[in-house]
Amino acid sequence: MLKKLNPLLHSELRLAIMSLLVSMQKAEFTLIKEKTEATAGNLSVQITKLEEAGYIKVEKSFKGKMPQTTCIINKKGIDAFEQYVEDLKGYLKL
Amino acid sequence: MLKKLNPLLHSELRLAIMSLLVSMQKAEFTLIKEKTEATAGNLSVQITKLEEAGYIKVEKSFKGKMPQTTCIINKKGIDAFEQYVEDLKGYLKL
DNA sequence: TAAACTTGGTTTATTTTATAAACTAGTTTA
DNA sequence: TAAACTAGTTTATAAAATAAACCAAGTTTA
Repeated sequence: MLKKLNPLLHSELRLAIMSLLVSMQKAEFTLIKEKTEATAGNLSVQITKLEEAGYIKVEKSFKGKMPQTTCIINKKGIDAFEQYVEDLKGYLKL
Repeated sequence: MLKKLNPLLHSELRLAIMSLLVSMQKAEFTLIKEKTEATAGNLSVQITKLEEAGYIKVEKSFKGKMPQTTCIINKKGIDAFEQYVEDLKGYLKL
C-alpha cells in the first residue's frame, strides 16, 4: 500500500534543494543558501550527499576572484524526485 | 517561499499513521502495525509522540482478555495534517 | 598597510530522530 | 506446565540533521 519513501529525498533541506534544481536545472551555492535559508554548513553537507547519490553534479569555478560552487541536477535526480512525489501521494491522498 | 514543514509530521512512520487515521478516524494498534509494517517498538514510540502533541487520543481497553490500544485522531491532528499537505505542495509543485 | 570584516565554503561536534533490541505481562496451545 | 504467541513498553543504538568552529582568500577601512 504505502511505498517506502526515498530517505535521501525525505529530508526538508535536501527536498528543498532538489525542488529548486528541478525548476531551475542549475543553481549557485549562494542562491540555494538564500532560497532555503539554510546555514552554509548544513547546505554543504546535504549537497555532498546528493552528489554522492548521483542526483546532482557539483562544479567548482571562480567568479572573478571568488570561489563559486554550481549545482546541476542530473537525469537520475529528476527521476528520483518524480518517483518520490508519486510515492508521497499515497500518504497524502492527492 | 518554502514553508517550514511540521517536523512531527515529516516522518515516514508518523505520516503513515496520520494518513491512516485521517481516512479511518480510529484504528487499533495492531491494525496500524500491519498496515504500516512497522515494528511494535517503533510504532509505540511514534504513537506516544503524536499523543503528546495532541494529534491523537489513545484509549486502552481489553478485547476479551487481551489488551487493546485504540488510536483516535483529534481535530488538532486533522488540521495539522492538512496544513502539512499544503506546505508540502510548495516543495512538490503540485 | 595592517587590522578587521566579508565571502564562500568545509570539517567536526553536538543534538535530535529513527530504529532495533530487549523486556514485561499476560494468554493460548501442545 | 512449559513453550510459544499476543500486545505492547522501555531502553539502547544507529543514523541523520543541524550547529558550531574553522579555513583560505579577498575586500574594506583606519
